[in-house]
Amino acid sequence: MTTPLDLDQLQSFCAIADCGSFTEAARRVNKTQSAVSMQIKRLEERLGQALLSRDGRTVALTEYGDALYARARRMLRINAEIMDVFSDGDLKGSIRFGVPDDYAVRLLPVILSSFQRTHPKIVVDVRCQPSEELLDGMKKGRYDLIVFTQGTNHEYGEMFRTERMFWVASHGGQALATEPLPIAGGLHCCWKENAVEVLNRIGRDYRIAYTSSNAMAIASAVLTDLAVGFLPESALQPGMRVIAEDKDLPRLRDAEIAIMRASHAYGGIYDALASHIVASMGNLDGKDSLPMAAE
Amino acid sequence: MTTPLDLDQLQSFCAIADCGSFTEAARRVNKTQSAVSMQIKRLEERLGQALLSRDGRTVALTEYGDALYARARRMLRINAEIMDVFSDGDLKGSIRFGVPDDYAVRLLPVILSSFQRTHPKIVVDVRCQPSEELLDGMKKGRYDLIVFTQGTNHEYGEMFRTERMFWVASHGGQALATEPLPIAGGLHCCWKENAVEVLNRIGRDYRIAYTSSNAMAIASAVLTDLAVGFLPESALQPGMRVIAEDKDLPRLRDAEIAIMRASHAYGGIYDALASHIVASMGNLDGKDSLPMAAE
DNA sequence: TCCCGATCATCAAATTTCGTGATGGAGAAG
DNA sequence: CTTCTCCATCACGAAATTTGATGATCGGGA
Repeated sequence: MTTPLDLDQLQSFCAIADCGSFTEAARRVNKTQSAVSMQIKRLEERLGQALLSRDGRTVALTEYGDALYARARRMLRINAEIMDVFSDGDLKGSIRFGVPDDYAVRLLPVILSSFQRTHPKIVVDVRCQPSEELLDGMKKGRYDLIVFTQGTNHEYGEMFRTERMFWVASHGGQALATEPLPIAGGLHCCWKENAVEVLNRIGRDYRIAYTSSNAMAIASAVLTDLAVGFLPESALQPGMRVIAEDKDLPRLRDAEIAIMRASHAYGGIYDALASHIVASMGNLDGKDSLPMAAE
Repeated sequence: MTTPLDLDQLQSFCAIADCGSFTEAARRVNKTQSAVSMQIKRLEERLGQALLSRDGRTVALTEYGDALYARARRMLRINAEIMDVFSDGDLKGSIRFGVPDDYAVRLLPVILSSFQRTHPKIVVDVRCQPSEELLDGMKKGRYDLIVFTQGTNHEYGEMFRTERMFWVASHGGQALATEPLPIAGGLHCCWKENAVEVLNRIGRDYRIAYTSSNAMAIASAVLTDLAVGFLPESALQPGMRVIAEDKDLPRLRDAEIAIMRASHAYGGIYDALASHIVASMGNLDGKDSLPMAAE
């Protein structure tokens, strides 16, 4: 036989990878910094490879660390799933949960209702805001757990889904042919940056015709032919026309959806919600995105 | 936080589920029987549910045990995968590996060559035989690890793939229209049973026209219109015509492909090969595979 | 029916493992 | 240059686990 790895070590390892710090990770897993340090030491000894490169201030994953991370995450997800199955609805408490409003409309109702069914005693207090504001609110301690779009903001979070971004216009509308191109998007929307960058690259003139932090407002701006918008796949609505990529406008970068938690929001009800969300809408789950054996 | 489960306990748990015995499981995981017993006790305490029902002689999974087994197996698979990635070809030894010859033809070469690439120091000694004989050879200690088709033989193994079974005939042949229906199959082929049963059910007369333990021979019997055969999806060959189900012949039961190991063949190189096979050709990976409580 | 063999649970002792708090060194910021 | 933060390390003590022995239970064979 060979004794299996220690999930506790892997949890610490993932925590470090997520937040880039031993000290912070230690807080998250309720241990002292030295305990975490030794766990990693043992893990590295066990696997015979350096997993984390400590260059002075910053802690980063090595190639091997990368390969491990993806798999460790999968294991921890399953672990959370098990704990979830066995906590027969006896979990209770409340969670202050934030989500960008474009997701709220479509995906959220089904996800939360099925969660409510399995965890009737957990009250989920939902607030919808743009990602930027969610992150801000998180910093101020107003959320326990948020789903947000990892954009330019270099915030760490556990990524669990990528989403195609599309340029959309109304059916039969003129907006696309207008010069300069009228575009619509959230003011702080982290996708705007990519959209603008893409437009600059192809030298297309544009103007921001409409801005709102409310996704519904953007959608209606598009539907009424006020402007061309850029939306994630799951926010597309009937009546919208997706603009073929490379035809008029180049393809946008995929959006990366991640979960972020307050430092106290680990384990118990928080894991239950997080794993439920990941299981329901995660899409990069299956195999690991990347690396096989390193070099 | 909440400390994750102990993979070591889960390993013992799965071992028990696989072989239906604490004592035997203890041997497999290199522990004493009492250690295993206490591990399960702790695991059950931790999850707050009975996982194994001990009715006198027999040990069986409870409903909760069932739910756990599938997930624990997934975790252990990932664990093996990790160990595999990190054992940089420093694993060495030889494995006596058996596989039914119908699989050997198509899938085996690619699987084994990629295995050879990542584990150059492991010598895989392949022998091809029908499942029945593989099981027999396993009992006699002639194999370390086999892939076989779980049929009527109530042998426990870790199932990792199901395969559609098809009735096949040659293109433009007469065999299908012949009365009684001439069929071809391995003598001890565990699928034959199902095929015959299906024919009896619809009252179709048949005769066994051709029998051989060599899959190639069966295939050529079909191709030369000597008989109608029944083959797994991955043994289909160009020139064969799949008979639409429910038209002339009812659908066959899916074949269940499983891995079985000798009692010493756990850990190290054996895990490496087993996890490679499962990763390469497993198809019921994602969600749970079935637990195989052996009575 | 009675005994034997095998199986699983339990116990206390021994051992191993693990976490803690303190300490030290190294790098970054002021 | 000093100070702060961060990670590694150490020795000690606590906790968890394994062990070997023992007991209880169940089936099979005589």
